[in-house]
Order: sequence, then C-alpha cells, then structure tokens
Amino acid sequence: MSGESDRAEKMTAALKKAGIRVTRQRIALLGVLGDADDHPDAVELHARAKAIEPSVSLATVYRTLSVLEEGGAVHRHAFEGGGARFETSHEEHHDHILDVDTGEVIEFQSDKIEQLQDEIARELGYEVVHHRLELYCRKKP
Amino acid sequence: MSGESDRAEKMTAALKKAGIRVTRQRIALLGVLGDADDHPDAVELHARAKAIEPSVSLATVYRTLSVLEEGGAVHRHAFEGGGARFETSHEEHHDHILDVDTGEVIEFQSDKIEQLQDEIARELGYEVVHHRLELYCRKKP
DNA sequence: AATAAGAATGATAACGATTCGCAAAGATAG
DNA sequence: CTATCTTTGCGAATCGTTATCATTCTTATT
Repeated sequence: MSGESDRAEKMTAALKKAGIRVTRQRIALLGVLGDADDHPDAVELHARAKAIEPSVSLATVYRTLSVLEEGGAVHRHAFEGGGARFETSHEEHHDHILDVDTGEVIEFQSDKIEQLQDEIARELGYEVVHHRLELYCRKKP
Repeated sequence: MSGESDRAEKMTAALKKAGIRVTRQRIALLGVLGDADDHPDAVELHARAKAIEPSVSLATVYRTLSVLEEGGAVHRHAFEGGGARFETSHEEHHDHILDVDTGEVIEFQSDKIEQLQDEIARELGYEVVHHRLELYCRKKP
C-alpha cells in the first residue's frame, strides 16, 4: 500500500533481530516514519500513526522514538522553538537549514565544514563527539 | 568590589537610556552577568544574584534576561540537555565547543566556516538570519 | 492452539524549565 | 512629594516530555 515502506520493513526486521517486540503500534509508527520526508514532531507523528492504528498513544510514540533513537534508526533534532523533531536516519550525515518563515527544513552536507570543525577542536585539544549545525534562513527575494 | 563591573555599569547606563527602569534586582543581576566568565543558567544566575540582593526572585531573573536579550545585551544559548544558558554579548561573534564530560563551554570563531555557511545558503536561495554551531567534544588523551 | 513470562501499552500523574496573572511595592518625572 | 506607570514576588499555569502502574500483547515453548 504505502509506497516507501521498504524502510519500514527494514526497521521492523532490525527490531526483531534486536529482540525488541514488534507491536501493532510500532508497526504503525514505523510505517509513518518510513513514509515521512519532512521532519515531524511527536504530536504530528502521533496523528499520522493514529490514522493507521487508532490505539497508538502519544506516550508510546515518545517511547518508541526513544527506542529507535537508541538503536540509531531515527535522529532527534531540537531546533529552536517548539519540541523535538524526528527523521529516519538515512546513510549520509547532514546538517539543516531552517526556513524561519515557513518552518520548512532543508538538508545539506559540507565536507569542508566538517573538516574545519575537526581541525578547530583538535587545535584546542578536543575531539568532536557530535555536533549541531543549523542555519536559520530566509528565502532570498 | 567586583573586579569586572565595567560591563555592568555600561549595561546600567544603556538601560537608563532605553527608558528601562534600573531596579535593585536588575543591578544585582547585571553585576553578576558582568562578572561571569562562564555560561550560567537562570537558576545559577538567580543564586548568584541573591547573594548580592536577596530580594531577587527567579521570575525576575527570567524577565530581566529576556529584556536584556531583546536589547542585545545578553545571548541565550539552548545547548543540549538542561535549560538555557546565558552570556553577556561581547563584541565578536563566536560559536561554542561543549565538553561533554564536564559541561565546560569554550568559545571559538572561524571566518572560514561562516563564509561556507553563507555560501551554502546562497546556493539554495536562502540567506542566513542566524545560525547555531555547537561542537560536543571530549578532551583528547 | 494453549501457556507462561516478560515486555509494551494507555491513561494519567509528575516533571523541569519557563511564563503568566495579579495585587503590592518601587522608580522616575514633574 | 506625588502621581504614574513599571517592575516585583508569589504562585498558578503552560508546554513538551517522561514516569508510574495495572492491564494487555508478543513471543518462545509446548
């Protein structure tokens, strides 16, 4: 039915393999996550999941998202204003541009910036564990 | 008494000039902010200010910080985990390294990275309003 | 299929950080 | 000094998120 659910199936398989139970609610959420190409928050994910499986509670959405995050299957982003937003982790690392007017999220990737970050940290005697780079932007006229 | 309070005096003058009332509580908080060379959160600032002027409430700390932020006198940072942390805005823009073990904050500045950010945004039809760059790091052995 | 054991669930209470509402106190201009 | 209008402290309210707990489900084993 849902066009994109290869990802959902892969995630389901991964759950099973990790000894984590595959429930009706989790299947619904995984389907929703797999189909999402935006960066929805927990409430939005709850709404979408409930459309598939009405018995999904918000608490379970949060719980499952935490489980998936720990397993590396989703990433949680704490952008400015409002709550956390989520995305399924696709292969390449990337950072985000946020349209301050629309709230839209655009992904980008810059090896050069990553390199500079490592360099800066190294010079100060640190190594980067992870980083956060967000460009709050406005569309040019 | 307090070694660094040039900044506090300047801020006080700025308040007066902007038609904002200079109260006992605000003087205390400005003193604390002027002397701070770390990045304290609201609760910590409240504790420090109360040592000078016991009548400072946490609500007023938050209110005053918001006023000062609007006026550009302090910057608010929402680092990962816990609440917002504040610093008096000194001239040069900078980003932050956070020691994930100690919570310590180190400032750094990279024109090259800033330039790359602008470039990336421009190429996508955006202009950067403001950005957030945080390197969560660990001390190298 | 039936079962037992443990994990996951929904509902709701609790939480931490921050803001709000309001009556009382205080700062400033005249 | 006084009137005006801001700022204050207190506590309640808010928002996003997590914890509690009795009940329901999954799953591995018969």
